[in-house]
Formats: sequence, C-alpha cells, structure tokens
Amino acid sequence: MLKAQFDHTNCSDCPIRHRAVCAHCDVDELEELEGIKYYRTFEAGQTVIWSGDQMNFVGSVVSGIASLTQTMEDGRTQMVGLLLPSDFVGRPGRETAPYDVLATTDLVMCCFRKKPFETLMGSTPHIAHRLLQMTLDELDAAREWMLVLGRKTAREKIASLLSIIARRDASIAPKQKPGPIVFDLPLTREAMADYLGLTLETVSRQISALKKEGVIELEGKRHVTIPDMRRLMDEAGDDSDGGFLI
Amino acid sequence: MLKAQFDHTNCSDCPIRHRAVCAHCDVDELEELEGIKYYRTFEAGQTVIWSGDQMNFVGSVVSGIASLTQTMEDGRTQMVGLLLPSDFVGRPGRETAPYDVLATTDLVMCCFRKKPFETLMGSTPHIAHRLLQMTLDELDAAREWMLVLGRKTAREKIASLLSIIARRDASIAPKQKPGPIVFDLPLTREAMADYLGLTLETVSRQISALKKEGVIELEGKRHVTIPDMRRLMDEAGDDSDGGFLI
DNA sequence: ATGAAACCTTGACTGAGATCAAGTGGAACC
DNA sequence: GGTTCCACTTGATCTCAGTCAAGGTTTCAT
Repeated sequence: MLKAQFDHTNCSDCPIRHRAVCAHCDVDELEELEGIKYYRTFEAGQTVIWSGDQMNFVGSVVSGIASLTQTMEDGRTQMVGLLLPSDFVGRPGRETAPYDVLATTDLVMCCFRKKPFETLMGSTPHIAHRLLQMTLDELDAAREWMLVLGRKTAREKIASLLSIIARRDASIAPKQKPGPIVFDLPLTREAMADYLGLTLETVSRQISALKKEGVIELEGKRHVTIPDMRRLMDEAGDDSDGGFLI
Repeated sequence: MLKAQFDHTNCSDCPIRHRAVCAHCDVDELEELEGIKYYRTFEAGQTVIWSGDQMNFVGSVVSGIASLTQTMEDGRTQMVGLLLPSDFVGRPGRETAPYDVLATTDLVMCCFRKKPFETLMGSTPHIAHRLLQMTLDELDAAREWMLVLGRKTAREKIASLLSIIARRDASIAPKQKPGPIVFDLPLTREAMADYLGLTLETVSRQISALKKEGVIELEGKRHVTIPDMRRLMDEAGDDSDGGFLI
C-alpha cells in the first residue's frame, strides 16, 4: 500500500514550494505551472524511468527519495544521484533518459510535460535561473561525491553517507534541536553499497564497526542516532570545522 | 617559456567561439562581452585559483588544459574535473572557489569580471541558456565519472580515461580521419592517478600492460596511438556500441 | 660532461575490501 | 504455527591495488 504523504493539490500548500525549481516564481508564473502540472506516485522499488527511454516529462520530487543509477553490462551498478524532496528530475532539451530513475522509497512527484515546460522556461527567466542554480548545486554535490568514491576508505565512505543524510534531513525538518541527531536510513544496505562503490557486506561490516565503537547507535536496522555529529564528521575525513551550510 | 597558442584578440577569430559560453550570442551581445573580457595566461603547473579564495572572475578555457582538484587534510587528492578548451570556469552567484583550479598544461583563459558578467547574464538569455546547457553536460560527465570511480577496475579506469581524451581530442580537431587515433597525453602519470582514484604506480603498470598487449602503442611516455578504438572501448567496459557523440 | 630534478617503470610484499558461504531475525502469508 | 522471503550479519579466504623501495630516462642548469 502506498503511504507517501500527499495531501495538497495547489502550489501554495506545496511543502517544497520554496526550494524546488518553482521557488522564485511569482503568482502569475505559478498559475501557469499549475496548468501543466500533474502528480504521479510510485511505490518503493518501482522504476520511474529506464535509461534510454523517451523522457516526456520533467518534474520535482515532492516526498520520498529517488535515485539515479547507472548499470554496466555485467551488472555492476553505481548510484550517481540521490534525489530528495525538491530535487529536479529530467533535462530540458534532451530526448532520452541517461540513467535509470528508481523510487527508493514511496515517492510523489510533481510532473510537467516536457514540451510545455520547455516553452515556459523560455518565457520565464525565474524558472531557467532557478534551474541553473539547482544544476550548479548538483554539480558541486557530484564533485564532492567523486572525492568520496575515488579516495575515501570504506569506513570514511559510510561516515560520509551518514553525515550527508543527517545534514539534508536536518535542513528539511522543521526545526533542528540541539543534541543527538536521529533519523531513519532511507536506503537498504545494498543501495548504500551502490552509492558508495562498495559491496553490501562491506557496508554491513562498517556499520557494525561504527556501532560497536559508539560513533552511531542503531535501533533495528534502520533507525540511527548520532550522539556526536563532530565525531562522525571526523570519521568521514572531512574538515571537522565544516559548516552546517546547505 | 610560455608557448600556448594565443594569436587572436577579438571574438570573431576565437577558436572556441562556437562551443563556449558565448556560443549563442549574436553580434550585439558579443560586443558587450568584448567590453568586459581580458585574457590571462598561465604556465603548466601554476595555480589559477586556490580553493576558498575569492573568485572575482569567471571565464573560458581558450587553449590548454586546466583541472579542478580537491584535497583532504592528509594530502589525498582527487581531480573532479578536467577542463578542455571551451569549458567554463567559475560559478556566477558564488563568492569563493570550491576547488583548486590548476593549469595542467600551458593555459590561456578568456576571463570576465564576475560582477559585470552576472549583470550581463541577467539581461542576456542566450548566455544564461548556454551556461545551463554546459552545466547540464558537465553534470552528465561528472556522473559518468562516478561510475568509473566507484565500479571500474584499474585497467578499465585507464582505458576509460584514454578513450575520453581520444574522443574529446577528436571532437576538437578539425577533421577526424579514419584509421588509428593518435594524440599526446596532456597529463602526467600522477595527474592521471589523481583523476582515476589510483596511485601513480598502478597507472604506470596498467599502461605498460595495455601497451604489451597491443591495445595502445606508446612513443616516448606521452605519445599514444590507438590502433583499434573499439578494442579500447571494450577494455573500458563501456557498451561497445557507444556512439562517437560528443 | 656532470649533477640534479622530474617523471616514469618495475619488483616484492601487504592489506583493505571483494568474494563465497552460512546463518540470523523479522515480517508476511498460508 | 509453520513456511517463505527478504534484509542483514558474520566468518573464511582470496585478490587487486596500495605501499615501500630501487632503478631508469629525460631534461635542464651548472
């Protein structure tokens, strides 16, 4: 049963209104968008688009998590993007999807047919500008991830993933209280492995190790508590003074 | 001695005119750009910008190669971008540089002071649109590279790098004749290692192995001949039917 | 010529993470 | 209540790439 939250239909109630591609739009522009938008929901595990398929829509993640995944002929797979609420899917001006897009959790997307969206983009600098901003941010994130993939140890990779999830979670949650950080892992061990360029066994071992040493606490398999964020960041190998920005 | 080619001063003679951020500009727009542009040259090995520094210009690579590099406190470094002629450096709307930018070879850049460029971008959709396109392309390239870093073997990584250089070289060169592909490696073994997430010893060994097996031919350390591009692509683990596009 | 500094190659050994394999725990379904 | 399935854990072993070390080339300055 699909249980993704989805209880609004107009943009003014939209939970991602101020972070998505429509963030800078004024009332008139929003109205135009309202005209061409529609919602789609996906269950966890479903494929949103297959690599190589015709892309006839673009859109924003409203709730849930999607992933971009590349696969080699022999089955090796690498996740190349993790799309959280407000992230944009699709590329204006391109016909076919370059990656598989998968619903990692139950997922709600706000979709626009591609053609009208492209037209609207031409006439609405606010949208084009916001999309440029978001794309530049994603490029930064991809490059940060290249350092993780290319140079970090398994333990540092796990710690990096946990701190990214913790950080993005905190930036979406209404308020971040001081003290321990608590969240649910939205990914299976296998999905984490695919993101980190590891095997699921190594992921499991490293999580067990971090737990044994008290860097993280686990309740069940997925519910994580971070007693000391700085300690986790140290394990990730990041500059420990790294800000809480973004 | 600096020997980068640099023998034009106005945009109409510019070798990257039709591929750079100014590609879609009409005559009037070019004239405006002419007003705020200036050239800078760097010798191989020089740093263009340090990570964290104030960025008061943006610009395009005219000739030569620059690299974007991230470094961890303990000295591990990962190259996160390779900038070839026509590629854009800098991020409108951001104050400080997120990575080190290094001149890998002698380098000529066409620079614009950031403030005027940002203003111009606001009033010139052609520039903003082209920049969005280029950023999306770079994002694709970064994600393709994430697969290389996360899932490929050392041999596949080397083959991937060689085929990328071969491909981009071919797309810039005036004509691509059929038959063997020939080019000079613009990177030291160490720079290749930093790009590929390997050590320089492993790079050297894999190149020797590819040479011994006839996948590539070497004259000196840097001059490479690819007798059979398809064979190299196979070694890279890419879909062998992968087009020659871009 | 000689020395020094880059840049590159090759060899021997080591170790982190992959692979192979078995087993646990919990939820769903009959 | 038992079976099945899935996500996960843990152990034993293997292997690819890293590390340490030595030596080779080329270039450039003295």
